[in-house]
Amino acid sequence: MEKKIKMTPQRAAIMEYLDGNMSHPSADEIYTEVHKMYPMMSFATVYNTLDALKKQNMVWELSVDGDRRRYDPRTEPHDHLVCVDCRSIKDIGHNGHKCPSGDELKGYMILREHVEYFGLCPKCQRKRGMGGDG
Amino acid sequence: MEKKIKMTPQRAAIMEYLDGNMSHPSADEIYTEVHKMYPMMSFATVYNTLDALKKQNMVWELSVDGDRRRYDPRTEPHDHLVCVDCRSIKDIGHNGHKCPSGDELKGYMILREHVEYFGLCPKCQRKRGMGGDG
DNA sequence: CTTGGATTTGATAGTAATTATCCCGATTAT
DNA sequence: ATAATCGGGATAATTACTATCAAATCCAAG
Repeated sequence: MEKKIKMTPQRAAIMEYLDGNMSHPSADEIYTEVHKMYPMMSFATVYNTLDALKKQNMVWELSVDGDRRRYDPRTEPHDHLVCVDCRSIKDIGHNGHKCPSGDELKGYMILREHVEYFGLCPKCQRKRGMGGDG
Repeated sequence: MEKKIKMTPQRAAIMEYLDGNMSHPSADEIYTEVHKMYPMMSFATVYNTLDALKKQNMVWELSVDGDRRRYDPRTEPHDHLVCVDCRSIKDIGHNGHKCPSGDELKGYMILREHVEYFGLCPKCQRKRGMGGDG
């Protein structure tokens, strides 16, 4: 682990918001929510803090959503179920899967693996009519 | 399959550039390269065309790189090996892995799955000194 | 408690990727 | 041929994110 980061009210507020949060919020959502309780919070601080937390491996930055980065306070290996309609992200366990043949990874040093399942959540299936097409 | 898209010189040029391309280029790279041969090509057309190709499932849009979207003309199931330093992306076969327990996927309709392996390519391992740190 | 240095904050400007708009030209249907 | 539709090019607008920097805050030493 790198050197510890200094705890500040702003950082505490962000960590408190993220703790146990399963919604995989974007920086914008984090700002909006935390700002309600701590109006002195600035956007830059959100990005700064997320950056610090990333370096500490206290938060994961997900690129699952092409539109914006999403943040996940769970940092044990796990995978994600992404709804292609509403962009909701659900954690699922990492079921350890067959690694590709050694040849394919030749020379690479693997640090982390992540499975993304793209699909439709129950709600969005209904919204689409599912069978009626939209 | 949706309705067929109209073929135009611009679209043909982009498809020609993408065909067999393993570099997973960004829209910017596609524009730059195609523009060399077809100077009348505009940026908007690149995005329009990629959009059309996506809808036809003739190209995949990858969100592996948080900074920009990357495009992949291979649309059979396969996974990716991503270098966290140089951001290069290498195709690897999809080795079909243990699906999560039915419970976790409850109610979801899975359309596609994708494994991303984050690591260091041989070149970047050397650049880092790998043991010397940089 | 005060000083001093380092770090963090917050406002904002800047950048880069992507999307929207608008109008023209090409193509298609009638 | 005419009207409607669609694609293309230029560019403005939007959005997410990064950089900058003065002022506030914290921590250690005295």
